[in-house]
Amino acid sequence: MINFTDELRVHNLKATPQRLAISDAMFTHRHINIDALYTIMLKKFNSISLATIYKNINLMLQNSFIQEVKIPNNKSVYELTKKVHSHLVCQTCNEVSDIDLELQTVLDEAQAQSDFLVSKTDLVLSGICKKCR
Amino acid sequence: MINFTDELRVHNLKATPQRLAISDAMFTHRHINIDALYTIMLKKFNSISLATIYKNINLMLQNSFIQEVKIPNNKSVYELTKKVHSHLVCQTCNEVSDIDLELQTVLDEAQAQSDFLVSKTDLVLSGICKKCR
DNA sequence: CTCTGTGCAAAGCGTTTGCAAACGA
DNA sequence: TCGTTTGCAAACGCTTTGCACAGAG
Repeated sequence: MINFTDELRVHNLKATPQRLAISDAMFTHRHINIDALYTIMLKKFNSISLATIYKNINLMLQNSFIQEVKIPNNKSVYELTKKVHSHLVCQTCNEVSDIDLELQTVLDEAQAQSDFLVSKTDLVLSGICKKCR
Repeated sequence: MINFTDELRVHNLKATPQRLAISDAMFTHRHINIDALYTIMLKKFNSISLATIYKNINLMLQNSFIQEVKIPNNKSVYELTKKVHSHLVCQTCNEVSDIDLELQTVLDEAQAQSDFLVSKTDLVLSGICKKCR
């Protein structure tokens, strides 16, 4: 269990118990959607409001403390901001996991082809995980 | 202006005037979101309902006649199903365009690293397009 | 002490549903 | 003709807002 007080402050977010718990849930679950987060939060704060969850998620997104990952055919999940990486999504168990892939060659090709200045890359690979095969 | 009657039938969709118009709008605009589509449709059918748009979009998605592209920080856009490709999104003008990138190496690396059976790849590159620079 | 965050209730917005009439094949 | 689609209105579910009180710094 990590203490996220300083991490929050670095992103200009006051360290309230609710925010620390959200940070903790994201650290533990890696990728989590709003519903699952709300369920977890209810165990620690029996009268927490969904509005509080949404307000904090939105602030944390604005301050880049967390990131949204849009999943094909499913709800978005959220994760603590870390170094750039891609995602794997199992279409059977819906687990999302990180994967570190070398995309530089692809990005170079994209720049060359398109006259586009690429600043962000979102790669999601869907399929079936080892467990579900 | 293409006649989409047969294309629709191939996907088990009756060729109604509304569906032909949706097909046409997608062909012309390449990538279009619900709002823009509704605006266009209203010009041809002054009493078309948003419910009709949604029902058709959902059917067309189920039957793989069209595909959804989830865009970071923005509404999803829809496109006619065509051969696999990636997407570029301009963060200034919001234009979405197709790009054909060689991803086999990356996919091989993913398979090797993850023990995952990858069946679908969604790559979205965000940045600034030539015009907006 | 001051400003920000929380919880609640209500509002807002995009999407879906049920139904009767219209339409495609 | 028969089954499907359309348009409308209502319902739904997720997200946001406004406000009074509580809490962080």
